[in-house]
Amino acid sequence: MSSEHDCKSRVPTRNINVSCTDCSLNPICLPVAVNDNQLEELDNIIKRSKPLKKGEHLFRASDPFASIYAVRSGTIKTYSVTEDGEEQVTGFYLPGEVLGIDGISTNIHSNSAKALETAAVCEIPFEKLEVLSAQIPTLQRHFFQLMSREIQADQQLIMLLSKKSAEERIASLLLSISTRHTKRGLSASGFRLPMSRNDIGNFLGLAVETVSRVFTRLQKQGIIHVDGKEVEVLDMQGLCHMSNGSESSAKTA
Amino acid sequence: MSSEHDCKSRVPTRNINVSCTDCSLNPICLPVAVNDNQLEELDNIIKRSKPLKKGEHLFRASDPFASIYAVRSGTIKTYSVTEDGEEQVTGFYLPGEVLGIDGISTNIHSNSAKALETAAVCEIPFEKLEVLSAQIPTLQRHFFQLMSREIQADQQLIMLLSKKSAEERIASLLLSISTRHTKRGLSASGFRLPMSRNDIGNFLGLAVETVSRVFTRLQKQGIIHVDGKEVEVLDMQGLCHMSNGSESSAKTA
DNA sequence: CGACTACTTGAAATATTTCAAAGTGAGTGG
DNA sequence: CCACTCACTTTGAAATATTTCAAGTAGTCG
Repeated sequence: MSSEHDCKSRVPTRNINVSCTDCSLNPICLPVAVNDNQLEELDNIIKRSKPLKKGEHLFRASDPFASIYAVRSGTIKTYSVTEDGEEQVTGFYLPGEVLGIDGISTNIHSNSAKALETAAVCEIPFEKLEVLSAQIPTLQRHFFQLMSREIQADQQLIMLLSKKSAEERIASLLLSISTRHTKRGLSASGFRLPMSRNDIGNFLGLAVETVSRVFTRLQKQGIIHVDGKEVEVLDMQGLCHMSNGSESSAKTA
Repeated sequence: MSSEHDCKSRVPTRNINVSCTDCSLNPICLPVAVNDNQLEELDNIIKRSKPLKKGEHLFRASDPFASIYAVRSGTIKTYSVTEDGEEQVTGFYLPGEVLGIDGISTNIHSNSAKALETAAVCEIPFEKLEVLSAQIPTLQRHFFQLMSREIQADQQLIMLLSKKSAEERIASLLLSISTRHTKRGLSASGFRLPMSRNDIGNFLGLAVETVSRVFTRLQKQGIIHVDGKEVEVLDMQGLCHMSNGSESSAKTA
């Protein structure tokens, strides 16, 4: 299963207990906010205990909030459950991304977080981080930034949900994933979707069937090639066009 | 224009330069986070210079980010503009609520903020607030909470946009406004919508016409009484029901 | 008062959903 | 190793909610 995706697993995260110093994700993760001495302090408060198996929860909505988490490998989805019991996927978190910031206000998580595949995370106890933040201005600021970025991501999603068509939504998601891959030094054009069609649909506010149909449509238009979860972007520009409402359909003006 | 709405303007905010101590909003605004001595410090960094006329901007997307703002009176809407020039309303801010947190990550506002009616705001320079936050742990925490609450508000909107029908959306908005009124000690059942149907539709991801139709439908069902921007909730329970997808239509099971 | 913008209402058009069914793939156990 | 099951995905056809287009009404401001 993993042998045929060698090209994707370039990131050397074999060792569970690597310190931030040695972690290949440090240029995009919390460490960017601190200098070498401070990194050690940060390192000291981080717990690296939790490798999750597919389907396991990192935390659940209504759990007390104690830590935030940085994804080291794998993918985590967050979701909440509506009053009437429906699930709403609120985000997908890839390596280097931080989740769990929800719940700071209430001290209780408002989302659940579940591993979509085997995943390793770094746990950062929030109280300790708060103390450290007060001491390290750059860290405080970085933390503010993290939250602010979360807000911006949410607002982009809001825009997407309220203004974009099914095609535009899917295109946007693909681009988002592509971009985030690039940040880790991975291919922008070829990647594996870690989530199911169902999760995609749920996240984007579309029925599963619609997701499926859009994928086939995009493929017929020669913009992407899909094989199950494996995606190859053939026409990046076309995809960009499509993602921000390029009139009706693929007029390469 | 303002004479016939006397019942709504119970909040004594006549004086532009009241300090936080005297502001009737202090139990729901930033001051909740600090003790009396600290309040003075907080007070000192707050600028109360800006009374905005209807239609005026508090800040615009791409403005450098320097301050956050607490609404003192009136209503502010925030919005951003998509790549293709369309406006997306991202929030409505009522008295006691804080806006402008967007832009912390980039140091540039990602939204514009515009007064929907004459509005007074308190400006809180962010750098000074940062310094003060580092000194006053409760303030730092409160600030985290503010951001986190913003995230939660966004996530609720996401849920709404991706799962709810037009009726449910409108019902949710009405309830949200009602709740926020209550926090200020105002009537839960009778209020004036400060925004246009257009803004409502834009915010909720609906066409103006749909908004209009839903209002009339809700009125025919006896759940609300609408007269222009004036809304009276006649059946609060029914409205709640409706807001979280009570099956098809108003089955008071 | 006239011009404008905001709001309402109706009818037709449309994108997406829902329902239904069949295809695919992975994992299990004999 | 094959067969079987279960979950996921794809595809088609009908149903539906919302949008779009169009027109009329009402309230507002100069």
